[in-house]
Amino acid sequence: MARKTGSHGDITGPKVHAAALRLIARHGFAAVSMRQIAHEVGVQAGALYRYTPDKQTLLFDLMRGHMDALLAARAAAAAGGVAVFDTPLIRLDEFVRFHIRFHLERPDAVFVSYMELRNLTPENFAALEALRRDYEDQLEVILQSGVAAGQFGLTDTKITTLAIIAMLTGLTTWYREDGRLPLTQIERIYTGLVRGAVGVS
Amino acid sequence: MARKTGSHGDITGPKVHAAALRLIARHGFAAVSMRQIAHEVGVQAGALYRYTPDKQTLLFDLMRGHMDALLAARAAAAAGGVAVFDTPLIRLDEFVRFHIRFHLERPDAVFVSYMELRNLTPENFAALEALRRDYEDQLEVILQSGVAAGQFGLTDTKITTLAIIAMLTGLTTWYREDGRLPLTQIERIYTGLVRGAVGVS
DNA sequence: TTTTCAAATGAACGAATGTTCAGTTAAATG
DNA sequence: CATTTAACTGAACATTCGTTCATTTGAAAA
Repeated sequence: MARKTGSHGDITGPKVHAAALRLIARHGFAAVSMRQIAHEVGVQAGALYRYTPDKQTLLFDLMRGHMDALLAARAAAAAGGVAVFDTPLIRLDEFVRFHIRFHLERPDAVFVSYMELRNLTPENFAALEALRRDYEDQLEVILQSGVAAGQFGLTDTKITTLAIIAMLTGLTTWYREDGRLPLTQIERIYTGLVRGAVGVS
Repeated sequence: MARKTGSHGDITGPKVHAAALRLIARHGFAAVSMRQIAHEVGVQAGALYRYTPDKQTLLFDLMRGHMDALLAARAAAAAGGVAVFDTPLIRLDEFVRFHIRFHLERPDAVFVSYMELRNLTPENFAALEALRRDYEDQLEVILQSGVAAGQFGLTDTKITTLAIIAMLTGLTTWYREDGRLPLTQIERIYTGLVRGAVGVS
């Protein structure tokens, strides 16, 4: 049902999220005021409270929205393309490409999700941690299957999982669309780095 | 009870830096007030302005102090232990261990230096970027020498440098002193991961 | 046309912000 | 001893903060 009064469909709610995401990524949660967000949307500050009960909830909704999208996209990719009976190496390569693509398409959401965890209440923080763990576990399962099949040579699947994800996500801090290398080549380089790190034989 | 004026040496200045570092790492620069920092030091807010001209400069001094310490420690390590005529692999291993040790010893400074870059003025940001580049270049030189010697098999030294540093620094987000593995073993795992990533043969 | 009601305004609230500064304190100096 | 001086206080400043709410607006429903 329409949020506004019918014919134009609701547009302001998503606008608030988009504006908040961009501003918070740029300046940080505590440094951005509700008035700045409202101004970016083209509305007065009081109007924001029709779309969020308070600033803290707005931040949490942004971060949970990002994690939900990540897990949903991952589930879709796993269901559509690569399947469980593919080799660990194929699934590993696919995970790397997926992670890079997904994160580079949403630099603001990635930034906010990694930097503003400390501004969440303990309950909100715990909720996001659980989602993040879900995602990490998907990579660790791939590593474990590779080790079990004798195709990967690594010492510790947990640490290797965290190290790989940190390596991949770090890409978002320096990648520029008009940079030296095209994205496809960057993906090739990173799959190579990850293959080496897991000791593919 | 005199804080300074000579005989006892000034102690409040360093205290301000330590308190600011801890609080900013915990809550973020914009979320921490000068009054909170002052309270942590045991002083009134106005007294802080004997040690910093303003809040922005205080942040910059913290971050530059961290980078200065990083480059100084690196220079000391390079001069003392490993030398230029060691093999690329030895120098690579040493760099990994150095990076891990240095960063794990200063979790607050690392956190602040990575998260608060956006709160700096353009000039201050540029100054820190230059120092960061200096450090990264030291790793890239090692990778280049390894490639030149035919001992490393990697596609792009620049990207590999950034990927390795991101992987190593990510350790600071989850490492706990009382965790599952002792630091020496974590170092072994990470040197293994890095060796694989650079395609050591 | 009249009625209805969600969306948005704009002013107001107390609290908190960074920063300044005249005055107080007490140790170092002569 | 008296004097000097750096450290610090505590109050004050102009803004800005998140949030509330009575009021206005304008399109959908009747």
